[in-house]
Amino acid sequence: MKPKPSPARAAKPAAAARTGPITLEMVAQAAGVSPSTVSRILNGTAVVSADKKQAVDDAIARLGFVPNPIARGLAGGRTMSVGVVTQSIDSPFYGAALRGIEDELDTAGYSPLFVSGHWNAAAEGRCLDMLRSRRVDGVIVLTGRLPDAQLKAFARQLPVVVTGRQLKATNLFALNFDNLEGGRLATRHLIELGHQRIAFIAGDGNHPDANDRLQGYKQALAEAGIAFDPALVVPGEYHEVSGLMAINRLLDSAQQFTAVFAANDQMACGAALGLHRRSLRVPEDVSLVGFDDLPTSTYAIPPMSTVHQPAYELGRLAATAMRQLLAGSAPTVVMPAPRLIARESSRRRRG
Amino acid sequence: MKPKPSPARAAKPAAAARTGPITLEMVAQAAGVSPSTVSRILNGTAVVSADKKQAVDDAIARLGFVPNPIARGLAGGRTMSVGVVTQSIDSPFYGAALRGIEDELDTAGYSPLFVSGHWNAAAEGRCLDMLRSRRVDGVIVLTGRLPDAQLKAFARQLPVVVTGRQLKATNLFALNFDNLEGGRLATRHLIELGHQRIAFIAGDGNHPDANDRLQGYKQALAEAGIAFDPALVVPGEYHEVSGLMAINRLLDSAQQFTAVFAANDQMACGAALGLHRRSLRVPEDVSLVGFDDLPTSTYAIPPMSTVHQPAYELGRLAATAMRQLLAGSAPTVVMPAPRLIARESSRRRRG
DNA sequence: CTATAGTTTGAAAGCGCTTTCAAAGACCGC
DNA sequence: GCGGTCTTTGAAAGCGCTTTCAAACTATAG
Repeated sequence: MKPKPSPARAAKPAAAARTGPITLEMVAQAAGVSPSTVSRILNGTAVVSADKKQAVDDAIARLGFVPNPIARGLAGGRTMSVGVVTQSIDSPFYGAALRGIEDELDTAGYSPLFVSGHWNAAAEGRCLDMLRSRRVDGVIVLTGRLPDAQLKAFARQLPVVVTGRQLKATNLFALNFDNLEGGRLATRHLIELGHQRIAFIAGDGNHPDANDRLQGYKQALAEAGIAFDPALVVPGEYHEVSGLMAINRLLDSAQQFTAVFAANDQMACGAALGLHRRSLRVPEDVSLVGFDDLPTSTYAIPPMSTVHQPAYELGRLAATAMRQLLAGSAPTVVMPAPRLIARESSRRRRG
Repeated sequence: MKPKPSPARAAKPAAAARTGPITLEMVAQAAGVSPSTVSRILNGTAVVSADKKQAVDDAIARLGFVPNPIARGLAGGRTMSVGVVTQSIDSPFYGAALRGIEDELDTAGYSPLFVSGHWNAAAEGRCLDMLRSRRVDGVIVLTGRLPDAQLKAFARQLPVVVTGRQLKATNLFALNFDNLEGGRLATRHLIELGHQRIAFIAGDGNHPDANDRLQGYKQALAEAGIAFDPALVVPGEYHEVSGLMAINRLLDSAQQFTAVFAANDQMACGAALGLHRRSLRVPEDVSLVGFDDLPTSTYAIPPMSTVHQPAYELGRLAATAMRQLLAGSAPTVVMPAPRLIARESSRRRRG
């Protein structure tokens, strides 16, 4: 029944003798077909008669064959892996995004390759090179500081999904969170609670989103007819310690304020500690609102009011967009709108 | 001067005509040597005359050649990547470890391949399979629930470094933190502050380290001649919410206690919130000690006393051990001893 | 019943690199 | 100046897969 193996094939030392992983060739031999046929079945690249397909499927199951992605990558140019440039592998915010990416990619059979750019354009550039040398099929860049132009140039070689930017180019998809609206939401929330003197702890000026949040703050103030006072804005760097220092600065400057809006939760957390150290109670004496809604913010003391940023969702959406790009279609995903989560660190201004 | 390219090589379509990445062959041609020679220089596999080496180095620099790890992996069996099975890519504790791994591996030219096992033996097993299929050179497993036997079996195929276990096998290195000592340290600290009724919020019973911490707690109690009271031990699951629930249970049980030791910082954080909700102040009414020393614990309110566990260092050491394993030598790294960090959540017992 | 188009399948050529093997030189002593 | 030992170098065979090309059939039409 089965055509006997070609002489060439039979002449080789029996594949069965080899130890180590099962190869496609071994499957072919076991099923009595050529490697080409097995490959075709694996990839659905061509029609194969039902009986051969059956034989091959059986052989695959029996031998427990798993195609070697390395070889696949070399031969076919696709590695079924997508590079993810995150900024710091241990960032509490991006961590959730990574999980989202991982989950979504996984369902599609892709594996993520995580590398850290450390908020450093040069390092991010090296990451990109590295990823390309590893022949990833696409790259997801989580914010970062790479010039837009470089990203666009890169997109000419590989599909790119980038977050935290406003960008349009072929083969590139940008997924942006509305930071301005988020900033507005947070500020408006405080205004609605009766606060007028609202301090703002700004984020790292190098991040575009930090600026948007500041704009949102200003805009909400303007809408409420409250004059913007630059003295109430202090710089921060998105870390806890900078929040602590910012609050000290504010307190030392003898500015009056009844509420503080920090451009992210980490700084809000530092600010809370700073307030605590000066015996100012949150929210009795000062209301505090953060930004990001880190998992830990729910368990802060008091639980922190903040702008929810769907990090996990962001990751999923980025990965979905990448899948669509890889499939040759235009991504259709849209970012959810910001939402204010009022917890216990903000309350109505006293008397 | 240059030996003219062999006929066979010259017969091929000029490599220069191809677009896309530079290949080793193109370098060879540019330098007027054979690919073998370039490979030898790249890997230092054999002595090569100074002038050829010079020519090749020049060509590499001029062309900006970067070896393709995929092809390398296929041909040489080494991919210069090591798999890292973490449990949850966004864990605040393991995140630091991942950074340590990344940093250390990077200096050696290796890339990490992170995958998440989700504290699930079956999923971890699949991760291992996936990593093997991607031909990683070794695997680092961060704790997890894989049976020891399975890990040992795996080590027969690939070098393995595992944390959070006591394990000996060839080609496998276990890096364990002294959780028992840590638990003792935390408990002793509270005892020294005059506390006698010390509650313990236990960690997930499935993690071996959770048990060790409990043992440490018991041991410290015994050393101080304080009777162990099972009613003061409540189960937790290493998450904030379980800390919160544990403290509620404790409070509802009407047990007397003046201090709480939580088996990790996340639960301590939840416990702090629970205490706060019941209007118990930390540390005035109840002293609280955590375990892990997460970055955020410094900024908790009040800053949390805890047992420092060097996560970043752990990662570095694991990666160093892997490098040594890969180099064929026996790992020499040793884990730093636990250290108690007394901050403001613990203080001398009143009265 | 032969010429033609359409299918299914296998052989073989890569993908970019490593590594074995053997040829070609270089160097030595007699 | 010749045989013999070392060293440097290149040719070629893979690694495990994809993909092109052409052969071998099958079906259809003339």
